[in-house]
Amino acid sequence: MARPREFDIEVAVEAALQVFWARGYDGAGLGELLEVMQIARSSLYKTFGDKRSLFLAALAHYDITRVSAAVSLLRDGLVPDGGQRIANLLMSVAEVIEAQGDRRGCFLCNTAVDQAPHDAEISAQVRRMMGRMEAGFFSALEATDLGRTRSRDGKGEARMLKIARSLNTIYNGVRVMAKAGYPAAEIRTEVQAQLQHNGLANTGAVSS
Amino acid sequence: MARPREFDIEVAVEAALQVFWARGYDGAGLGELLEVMQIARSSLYKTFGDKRSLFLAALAHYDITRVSAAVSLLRDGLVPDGGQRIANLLMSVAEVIEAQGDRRGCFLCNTAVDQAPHDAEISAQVRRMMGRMEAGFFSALEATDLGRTRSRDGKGEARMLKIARSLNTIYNGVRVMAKAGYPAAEIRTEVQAQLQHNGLANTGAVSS
DNA sequence: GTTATTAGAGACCAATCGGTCCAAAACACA
DNA sequence: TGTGTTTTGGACCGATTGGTCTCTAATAAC
Repeated sequence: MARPREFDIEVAVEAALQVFWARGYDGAGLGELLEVMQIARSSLYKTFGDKRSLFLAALAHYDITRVSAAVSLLRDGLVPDGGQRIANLLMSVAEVIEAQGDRRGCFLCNTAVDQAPHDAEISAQVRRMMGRMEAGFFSALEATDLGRTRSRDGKGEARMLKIARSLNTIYNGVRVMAKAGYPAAEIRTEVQAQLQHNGLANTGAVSS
Repeated sequence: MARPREFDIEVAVEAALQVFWARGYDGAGLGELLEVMQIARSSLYKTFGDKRSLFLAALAHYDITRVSAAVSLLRDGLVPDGGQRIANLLMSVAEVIEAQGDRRGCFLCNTAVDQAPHDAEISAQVRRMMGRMEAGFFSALEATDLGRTRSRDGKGEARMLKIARSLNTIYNGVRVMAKAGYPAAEIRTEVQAQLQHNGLANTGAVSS
């Protein structure tokens, strides 16, 4: 029994995410946010509360869209080899730069670096999302020789957890390289080296 | 034949670095900067030009103090084993958190993530500094079995360069973990795993 | 159609932003 | 003791910051 909202919250949050992604929390001004979201100031505050809450919403949105997509990629049974799935994900970092010249990097990684230390709630959310990434890597590892061996003898889960975490560390490191401005070709080479070093090497990436 | 400057530029830049380090470029306001630097507004603008130039100065200062220190650590002949030097550096990430609860991370890595993509000059400086880190890792690798073998047969330089870069990637990844809020103990374990996986394992860290 | 309830447009707010300007102060040199 | 030069403190600037408020418009339930 009231006036209905004229905009789609999810669309608005996605738009806000784009701004936060490109400019960071402090760099994103209310003006630009409102313009991109196509929303009035009062609607934003009525719907989300304040800028920080909007950011939290954008981060959650990133989780259920982008992080989920990455995890799905790592679990994608259509690519039979888990190592290949991991290679695809890591190589996508270089591909995004080559194809779109996009150096915004990973919003999760960006947020970890510039907001997590100052905000407990953001920090908690970031860690949850990092955990989801690690779990994704773990899933992919299950579809490798290592994983198949483990499922036979039931041992080595701890070892695989460690490797999954290590892959996430490497993933974050590569994303930092991307933002630091390394050429895409060097990033590609570096990813190749890391994959090889982890016994996940393959001739090249197969984009999904 | 004029009035001498009342403050030490280096001391002031170091103070500014602390603020940028803790808050990032956008988060650091002129007010706080001036307060910590103990300088008048006009002195700042006369000496440095503007906020961005001050940031550049702080970044350069970080280079010649902190990055140089890290590189020195990696070249430190008093620690005979290069692997141990690398272990010490990586473990210091966890140690800083444990000892001081300091999660500001690495200013170079922070800057790469939140400023490099928006500013060509900062990006160039960041890449130069990343290169210095890689060179440091390379030096340490020379004091390992791998390096000694290479110096005998003169081959494998390309391979060592790759490993040096990979170590820097891992270093950056670990720094992201630190900012993401992983407990120091887990960071320590992760570093241990990465070292082991790279044949640089040792029982523990020896702080320098 | 009335009423209760909520959304939207936009005026408005104090505070802060980065940056400029100027007069007073402090020195070096003569 | 001037005199020329530069630093300094601080007033001042317009623009922008995140956030509030009010008034109107739209709707669902009755």
